[in-house]
This record gives sequence, C-alpha cells and structure tokens, in this order.
Amino acid sequence: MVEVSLSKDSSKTTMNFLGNIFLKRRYFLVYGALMAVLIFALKWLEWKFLIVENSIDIYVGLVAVFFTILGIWVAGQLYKNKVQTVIVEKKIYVNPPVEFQVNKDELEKLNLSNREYEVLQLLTKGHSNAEIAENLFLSLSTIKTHVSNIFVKMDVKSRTQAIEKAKRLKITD
Amino acid sequence: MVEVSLSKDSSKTTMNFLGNIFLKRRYFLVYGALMAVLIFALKWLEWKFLIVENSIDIYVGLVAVFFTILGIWVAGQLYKNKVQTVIVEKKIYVNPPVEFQVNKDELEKLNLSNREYEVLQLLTKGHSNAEIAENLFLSLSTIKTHVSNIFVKMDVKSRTQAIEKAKRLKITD
DNA sequence: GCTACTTTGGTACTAAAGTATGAATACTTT
DNA sequence: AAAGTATTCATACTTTAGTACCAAAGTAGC
Repeated sequence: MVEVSLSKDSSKTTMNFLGNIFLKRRYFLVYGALMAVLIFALKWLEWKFLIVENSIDIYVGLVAVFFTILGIWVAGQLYKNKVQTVIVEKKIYVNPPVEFQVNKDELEKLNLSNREYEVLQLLTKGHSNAEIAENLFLSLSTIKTHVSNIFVKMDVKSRTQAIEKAKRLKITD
Repeated sequence: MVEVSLSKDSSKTTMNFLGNIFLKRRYFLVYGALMAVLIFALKWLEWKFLIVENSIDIYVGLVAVFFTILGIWVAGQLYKNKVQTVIVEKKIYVNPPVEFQVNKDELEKLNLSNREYEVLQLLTKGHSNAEIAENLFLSLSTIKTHVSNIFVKMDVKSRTQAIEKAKRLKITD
C-alpha cells in the first residue's frame, strides 16, 4: 500500500510520451523505405549496365532486403503490445459507526455481577457515590462496597483509574 | 483518472501476460537458432556432395540469416525503451487509523493553557494529584490550582466528570 | 506603565473517596 | 443441612480531592 500524489503534469507527461512513440514508429517506417529505395536504386543502376554480369548480386541484394524486413516484422510482433501497468492504491477513510458497543470479551473477563456493572456504568459517567446511591435507591455504604469490589476485579486503585480502563477496554460507553 | 476494480484474476493476468512475453522471446531465439541450424545442416549436407556446384546457395542462405538478425536488432533498438506505462488509480475504502486524534475544535473552545492541558492529560489517565505533581516536578498545591482552573473552564465539578467529558469530546486520549 | 493572564506555591478547611471490619438476608450449589 | 454467592447496610478510620484565600514572578498586549 502506497499513497501517491498525482498532478496534472503527470497526465501531460503521459501524452508527450505517447506522442514520442508515434513519432519514433514513423521514423522506423521511413528508415525501412529509404533503405529499400536506396538499395533498389543502386542495384537498378548497376542493373542497367551490369545486369548480365551481376544477376547474382541483385538476387542477393533482394534477399537481404526481404529478410531484414522480415526480422523487423518479427521484432515488432514481440514488442507490439508491451504495456506496463502501474497500479496505485489510494486510501479513502470511511467513518466507522458512531454507536457504542460493549466489548463483551473484556467484560466477561472481569466477572462483574449485574449490580456491580450497573454501578460501574454510573461511575464512569462521572457520578459521585452519593449520586449513584440515590439513583439506584441504595445506601452510600452499599455503593462503597460495590465500588470497592469493582476495584478489586478491575485491578485498579481509584475511580479515575476505573473510568480510564473501562473506556479504554470499551466495557462502558 | 478512472476507477478500476482489480481482482486477483487481473493480477494473475498481468503475470501471465509478462510470462507470455518472456516465452515469446524465448520462442524467437529458438526459432532463430533452429533456422540457422537447419539451414546450416541442409547446406552442409549439400556442401558435402555439392559444395562446388552450390556455393552460391550457401552464400545466399548466410546472407538471409545475417540480415534477419540485423532487422530484429534494429527493431529491438527502436522498441527497447519504449514501454508504455499506464497508471491506474485504485480506491480502497478502509477504516480510519486506530490512532487517537485530538478534537482540535473542542479543545480550542476550552481555552486551556498549555500547562492546564498537560495536567488534564495525566488526570484523564487516572493519576492522582500527587502523582501528577511528581510527574511534572511541581507541588501538590500547584496541581490543585491547575485542576481547579480546568474544572472551571470545562464546566465540571469533579475529576471524574472531567475525565468523562474529555474522553467523550476527544480532547484527550 | 497598566492590565490580564499564566505559572507556581502556601495555608486552612470541608467534602468525598477509599479501606477495614462486621453483620444480615436470600438464593443456589454441594 | 452446610457451604458458597450476591446483595444490602453500618461503623470507624485514613487518604485524597476540592475550595477559599493569599502571594509572587513572568509574559504579552495595549
């Protein structure tokens, strides 16, 4: 995975590149035609004066031309469709769902009782022991007992540590 | 720029394509070698019996081979560095990085000083005032002052509420 | 120079959290 | 029936958090 920044210049570069290939191919055709014409012209001149004595040379010349063109054609078939594809992967971040979900695995590890979990939820919301007691219709003493038990099971020493750990492990929202 | 869906098959296709080119090139070499060997063998047999009478044919055969190879070489020079490169961008949708990022907007709303933010970070990690003081090489009294100021700016009444709010608004990790 | 803010620190006090100990009841498991 | 677990509650004590008030030094902006 790599992130790559592509600009307009790269688009232009590609177009120039393709243009150059086209020009080069035309150059090749001209070269081939010129070579054929040149050899033919020379041989034709010689032919005019030496046709009788040089029929063998003419024959060899034609063979040379023919097989040169053949070689070029063969190579063209080999390179004809050679295209290198570079795949660039671009990351697009998608927002995850907003809704909180309890980490069931971590919660089970703690082995909290239902009541203890209730107390923990209110505690992590920032409520004091007195507020939790009032909310659950219990005495302050009872809440302190539950909180103390929660600390033991969560292996923490203070409610602030309990809050941090519960949120980190996604035990409570 | 176009969106392209690429599967494992396309990756395999590319590999096959490259492999085919490589095989074609090998095929070409074998072709050339076989042709040379074949012609040479035939001519050598004939040479053995007809060397005197067929020196011209041998000569022509060699010329043909030579100029075929020449043509292939010339074409190779033309195509050698002319590989078309196509850049394809593939979009990949992924979940955002797990790494925490501060909600800058919410943080600026609080208008905390640098020191206050430092204290808040340690506080939300579950540290006591004494621990924070020790960590920042300050007195307990100073920490209490900062904590008190933080409460005012965050509009909370206790450290537990501060922790809950800081994490909810993603002010601290 | 003046004002506002930040940073640091102290003292005194109250409130809340946390610990230790003990007890009772209801229910489930051995 | 006895043991174990969950839940509830109280008391006494220690520790930590939080508030109010005060002070000093440094910095930035007007």
